[in-house]
Amino acid sequence: MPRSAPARAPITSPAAATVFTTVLTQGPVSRVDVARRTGLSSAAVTKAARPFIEAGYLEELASAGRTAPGAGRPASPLAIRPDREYFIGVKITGDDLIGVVTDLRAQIRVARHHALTGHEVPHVVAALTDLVTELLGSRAPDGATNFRDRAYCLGVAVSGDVDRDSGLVRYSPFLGWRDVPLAELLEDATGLATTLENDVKALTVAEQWFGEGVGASSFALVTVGTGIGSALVLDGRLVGGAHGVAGEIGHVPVAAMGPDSPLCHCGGTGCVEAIASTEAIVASARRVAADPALTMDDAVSRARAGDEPLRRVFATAGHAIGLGLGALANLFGPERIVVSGEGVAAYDLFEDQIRRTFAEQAFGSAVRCGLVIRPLPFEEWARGAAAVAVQSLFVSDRL
Amino acid sequence: MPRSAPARAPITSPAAATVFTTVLTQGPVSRVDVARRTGLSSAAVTKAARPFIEAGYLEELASAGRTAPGAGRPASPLAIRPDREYFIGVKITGDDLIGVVTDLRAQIRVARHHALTGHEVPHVVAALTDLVTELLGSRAPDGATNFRDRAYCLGVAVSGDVDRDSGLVRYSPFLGWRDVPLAELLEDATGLATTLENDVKALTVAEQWFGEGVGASSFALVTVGTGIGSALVLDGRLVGGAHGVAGEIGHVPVAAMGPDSPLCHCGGTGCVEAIASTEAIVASARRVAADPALTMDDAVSRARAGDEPLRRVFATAGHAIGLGLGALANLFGPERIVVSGEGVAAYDLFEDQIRRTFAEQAFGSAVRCGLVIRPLPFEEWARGAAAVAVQSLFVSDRL
DNA sequence: ATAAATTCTTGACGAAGTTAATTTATCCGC
DNA sequence: GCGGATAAATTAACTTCGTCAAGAATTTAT
Repeated sequence: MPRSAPARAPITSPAAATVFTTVLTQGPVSRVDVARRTGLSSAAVTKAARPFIEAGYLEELASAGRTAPGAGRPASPLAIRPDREYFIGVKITGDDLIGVVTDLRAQIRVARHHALTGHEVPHVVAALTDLVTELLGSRAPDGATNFRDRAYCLGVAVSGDVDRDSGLVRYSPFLGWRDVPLAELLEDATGLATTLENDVKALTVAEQWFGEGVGASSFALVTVGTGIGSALVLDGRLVGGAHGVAGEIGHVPVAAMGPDSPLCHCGGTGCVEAIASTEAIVASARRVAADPALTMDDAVSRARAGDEPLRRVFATAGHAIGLGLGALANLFGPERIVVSGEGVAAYDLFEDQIRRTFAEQAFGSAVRCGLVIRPLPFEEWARGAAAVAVQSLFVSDRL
Repeated sequence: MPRSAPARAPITSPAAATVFTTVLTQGPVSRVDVARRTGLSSAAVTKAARPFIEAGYLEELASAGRTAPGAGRPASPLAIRPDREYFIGVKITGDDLIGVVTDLRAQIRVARHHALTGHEVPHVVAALTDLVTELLGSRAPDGATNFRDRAYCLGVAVSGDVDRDSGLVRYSPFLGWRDVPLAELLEDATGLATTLENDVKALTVAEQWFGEGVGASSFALVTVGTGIGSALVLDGRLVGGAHGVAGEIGHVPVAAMGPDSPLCHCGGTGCVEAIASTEAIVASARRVAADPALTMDDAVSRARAGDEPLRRVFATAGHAIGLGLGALANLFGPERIVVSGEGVAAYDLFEDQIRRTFAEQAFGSAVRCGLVIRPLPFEEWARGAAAVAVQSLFVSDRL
């Protein structure tokens, strides 16, 4: 008789999923508390929690921190055992693969970069499989258990038009792909259950479950860099768009009324991206500095040094972003917006203007929308992919 | 023993609600078809449908129109009996009350206008109660049964910040109200179960169930007139906004980058409403015509007659609206957008430009978003209120 | 100690929907 | 006009999920 595979997370009913996600995302919580937060009866929580404890996914904490000063039986909070299962997340860009191993809480344990030397599908699949093998064979700095025995799920993030349900890359401009069944190919190559998602949406999932989005019924994540994108979560659900398009804040027209509106790749005019993308900023900076070889780094340091025309370039970009956020907040009314981006270096030049413009444009109580602005480390994209893999435990059926 | 009240719609389980709404919104459907569309088993449909038939809400049609040409037992489609229950809808504006009686399908049977002579809460409640009494006592042109015996629900639509769940008017600029528990007051005064909703959201509900929104998982409704507003339905749910603000397309900044951006009441700059509201159009028209007494009607007729500067005023407004729609479509990717408005008279001057701008600005497959542009009859607002009342059959518990 | 409070557990119960077999009603070929 | 094919509708047994209510466990307060 062959050795049986280790038990997987026993998600057998809606209640089981609810209880597990609550403990996963809201830290240690007593059963009664889970019941209160979810609306389930406490009996249901007890029943749903047991299999998770038996399978090693949850544990009972000896309620050390005594939160309840009154009488009564003390609570024994449920806590996740993050090392019970590991997840692989890979972000594919045009130039490289970034891979991570995370635990159940999507905390990164190991990270690896590989250069991507070609864009043909079989080549990418092979390179990604190599990366996965390397990640599975690696050991965490803390010398944790071998990942291989406890990793079953792979999450992959790609920019462009991606259909999570079918595991299809519909269109990826960076890779030059159309309708590639990537999830299936990777599943065959790696043996791992594979979930594919758009990169910004993946990042948003990570935020929703393990970041600023925890506890917010609705929020938006905006990424600023080469492109400007966003994704929205409403009522705990990622907004998909009827035709696959959603969250294209980069193509919200904020400057399309004047006679000298900038043109955008997308064919539109006055898009946020035509003003505030890295490329657009560099172009503007070169123009005002009358230096066609100026780089982003040059522009940043000269602006920091007080170069007024260059400072205005960044302020204009910040203004455009703030207007985009205003449009988002007025239309959608999220509880919170997280603005994150590669161009970490230049945040000090943006942030003020973004906040000021947003405050001016937010209508009525939309100003109460929390605005978090912060850098975006590179592995974060891969972490997003891993978070999607974690989430796939709950809704895994490919269509 | 007192005569028992007539049985109400027997909505006792999720399946019952699903079946009933399916038949209500998708016209006559056979049980198998309902099962296919909803994912329920056909046994469940049979069970859920029976009580509705017994209570007179649904009936079985003798499958006259033979849709299935093959063999087999012919389907006996389920159809709604629209006259089984009537609903009252009232829209409150600053100047008048518009009230309607509708059937279950939210078809208007009778409509009445009353002038509103004051804005004090008791006065409005009394006037509205009078209107309701008059509506209930009226008879439809076709001499239908007395409404009074079969009307139990009242829907009320008000512009401004309205909390449907608590039945509270948080803030109404036109009435000068703050935190008025209108639903409760009207329930006491009329004896009808009362649901309160923001006017644009109410209109959207009507559209979602009985108009263009049927069958679309997501869509938006935009109203153009004195103000410019919108509401979104995503996954069948009306987007509320974490802080009560959502759908404020009128305050999406589409012209806030240039030096001569128009100012808006809201404190922002370059809002759609600052360019395309009735007021803004009249102001622009007066400027270009150098005639401070010009009216909207004058402007429309002169533009129609070929006055180029005035035509450009309307085109500019249409452009601004198109940009707002572009922002909406790029952020949410709805399946359809309905643009509707009071300024019916001027549609021919807008429509082209709206469509052209939208087509330019919609990103990728967002262009596939259907755009319906059409006038908005006055009673439509009250019909929206009635539609909310119909919907309250399903989710009626006040918080 | 005894009582009160609070968490957690247990087993019976009930609601809701599914599966699978059955009945009903029509069309089709002969 | 009759038997068979075919599909819709119904029925009854069963499964699943979660609630309810009672009680066990474990603490503080009197």
